[in-house]
Amino acid sequence: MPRTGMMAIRKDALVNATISEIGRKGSHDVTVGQIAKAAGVSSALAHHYFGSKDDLLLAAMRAILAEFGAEARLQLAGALTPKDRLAAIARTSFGGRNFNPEVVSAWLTFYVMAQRDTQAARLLRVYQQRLVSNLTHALRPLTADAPRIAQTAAALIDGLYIRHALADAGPPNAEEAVLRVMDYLEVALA
Amino acid sequence: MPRTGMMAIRKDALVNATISEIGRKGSHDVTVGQIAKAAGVSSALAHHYFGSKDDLLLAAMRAILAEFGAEARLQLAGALTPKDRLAAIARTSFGGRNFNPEVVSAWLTFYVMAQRDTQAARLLRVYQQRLVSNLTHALRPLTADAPRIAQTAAALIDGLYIRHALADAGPPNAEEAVLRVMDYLEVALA
Amino acid sequence: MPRTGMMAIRKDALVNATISEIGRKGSHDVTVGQIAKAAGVSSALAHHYFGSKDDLLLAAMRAILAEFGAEARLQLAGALTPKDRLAAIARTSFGGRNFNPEVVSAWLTFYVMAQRDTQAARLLRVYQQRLVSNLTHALRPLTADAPRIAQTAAALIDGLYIRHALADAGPPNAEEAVLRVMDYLEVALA
Amino acid sequence: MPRTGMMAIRKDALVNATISEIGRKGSHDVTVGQIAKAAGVSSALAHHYFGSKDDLLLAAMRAILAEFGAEARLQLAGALTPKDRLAAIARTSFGGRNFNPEVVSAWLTFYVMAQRDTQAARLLRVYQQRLVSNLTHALRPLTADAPRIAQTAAALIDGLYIRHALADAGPPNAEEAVLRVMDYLEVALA
DNA sequence: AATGAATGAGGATTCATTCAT
DNA sequence: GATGAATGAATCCTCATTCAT
Repeated sequence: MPRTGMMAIRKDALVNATISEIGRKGSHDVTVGQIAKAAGVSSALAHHYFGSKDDLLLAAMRAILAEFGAEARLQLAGALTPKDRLAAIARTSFGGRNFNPEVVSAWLTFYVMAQRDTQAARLLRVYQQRLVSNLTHALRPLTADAPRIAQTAAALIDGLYIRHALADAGPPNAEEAVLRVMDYLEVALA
Repeated sequence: MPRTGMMAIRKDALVNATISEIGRKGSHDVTVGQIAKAAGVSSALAHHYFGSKDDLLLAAMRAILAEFGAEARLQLAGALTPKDRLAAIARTSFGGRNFNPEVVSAWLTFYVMAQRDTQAARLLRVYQQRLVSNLTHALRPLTADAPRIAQTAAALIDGLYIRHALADAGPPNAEEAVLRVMDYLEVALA
Repeated sequence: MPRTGMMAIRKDALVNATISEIGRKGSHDVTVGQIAKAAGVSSALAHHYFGSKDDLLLAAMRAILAEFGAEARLQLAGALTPKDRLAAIARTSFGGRNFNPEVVSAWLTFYVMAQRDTQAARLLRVYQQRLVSNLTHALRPLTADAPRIAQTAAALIDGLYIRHALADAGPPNAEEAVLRVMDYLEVALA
Repeated sequence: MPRTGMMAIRKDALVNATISEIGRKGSHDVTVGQIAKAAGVSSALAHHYFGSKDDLLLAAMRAILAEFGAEARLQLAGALTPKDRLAAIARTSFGGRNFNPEVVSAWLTFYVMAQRDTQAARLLRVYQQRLVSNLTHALRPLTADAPRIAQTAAALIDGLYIRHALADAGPPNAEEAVLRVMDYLEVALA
């Protein structure tokens, strides 16, 4: 057991525990203690590594955003035509871990957090802009109106995300969400 | 000062104070004490009238939803053509007190609350369905595809709501949001 | 409805409500509000009539003691022989409303109350002495050792009272308790 | 000062503080804060170790019962004849810390607690049965009527306990109480 | 690297009590 | 005679955070 490298392991464990605990409890009222226990460490260690609860929360947010970005790049890399690129973007939003109930919970929580925490707000805005920028980029070859359509599509994605997240029955339906987005793009490009 | 009938007055004051305090603090970590002070009463009275903090929060949510519903009815009443009706619906979402930063904060908070509170979830779903239903109704004379377009439009509205709420600079731009929705409906109906 | 005399009626209702609520909740943590509601009046009225919660509790204690004393006198009046008198005393302790679970609860509560409230302690001591005195009086014709036997019998009665009150199954068995006391007196007098 | 192992020390201190504070205040309305302060720790620590006030109270009860049981075993161990054994049992009830005013207060409090708390009731019943069982065992060699005499003696012990606890003047008189019990046993066995 | 120990600060909630009407 | 209105004070409990080891 190497003494070094524990930091990365622990930090990862804590960040993941944060996300899953927020998912489990469904909101902000997760305690550092719960997170630490879920990560198999003491709450003191969480502070040791992250400094404060808010920092831990922020780290979790960054992790989700990073994962989302990586997934986006991955999907985009395999897409050749503009339309494929658009589909790839839509699929990223509603696919992978990003559409898991626990991550959805985390997103909502972060939206609220952004109301009072500048860093959280900034992080969220980065995400929003990146989504728009990705869409604009993909739309450019297809229309002169790329920016506006991109913004609308981005809002549509966020709205579908929230709506599906709150649906009463069972897990959110990713395929349908993607379909809706593609439908919109189709008519917007017509 | 009538001896009796204070209840209604106090309840109203407390509900309003709840909304504005959530807006001020930007989230759920508002204390009953803060709310009570803002309403000019003791925190004991808040409990006397509402039983618990959660019930007070729920009451605030109901008040917002009721106000939103009333506004929708009002706007709809003055709309004659289908298109006017659609515009009325869009305007309601981004108009009146509903797009005030404090109410936006409250909305976000309620979304989070709905993750763990069944009643809050139910309330939110009622809102979602009503929006879709209003849109469907208005769309019916214009298209055979009313339900699907209505659902997409509803999601778009929610997404724009959140996006604008998070915009970094100044108060959210209601007119532009309405425009975006109408734009979508135009192309969808084309 | 006569306007006068309400005081007596309300006071009675409140005292009875106090006893039954203590019985229902099983202890001291009865609130004035609960008692008042059970009595069909406002808690403000309870204070109006009794001044404070402690005074109301004391009044309830006095009522129980008075009822107990009256019952004792009644039973004693019909007893002719010394032995009958002893049996009457025993029967009083475990009979009538005095052995009802709610009254038992009240007794225990009063014992605790007596630990800190001088008046309650005095009241309880009056009861204890009266019981001993009644027993002594009845025993005098039968033995030269009346005081000592009376004291032991009194303690035995109290002990049986508590033990039966805590018995796990069903309502306390009055007859058996009386039998035990009479058994003791028999052997003590032999 | 060992870093670890504080738990046992603190728990002990808190349990003892609970008993003595109940004794000092004479009843249940002891606050966790008072207890904690008496134990030299913060009230938060009390909750940390015991979870809730009720659990702390229960732990105190268990401690008293355990101490009582240990004392009984000790006394019994040195008693050779049946009569010695009976005397040992009586002495245990009124001896050691068990007859200290503070412990008496605690006992009374527990009786009240048992009215609403199942665990407390169970604990108290265990004590009652153990006392009867000890007495029965000691009486068996002396009489065919052991069970009944044991039950009466047990009730007598409880009654004397309460009566002496309430005596107005000074500390309870243990010797006299023991004498009374032995007197009863003598005549009952005659 | 990691944690048990400990707490200060704060929050929801309860309740006896007061008072104007 | 009676009560709705209102609150101050207290209590239990939670939690992020610190620190010695």
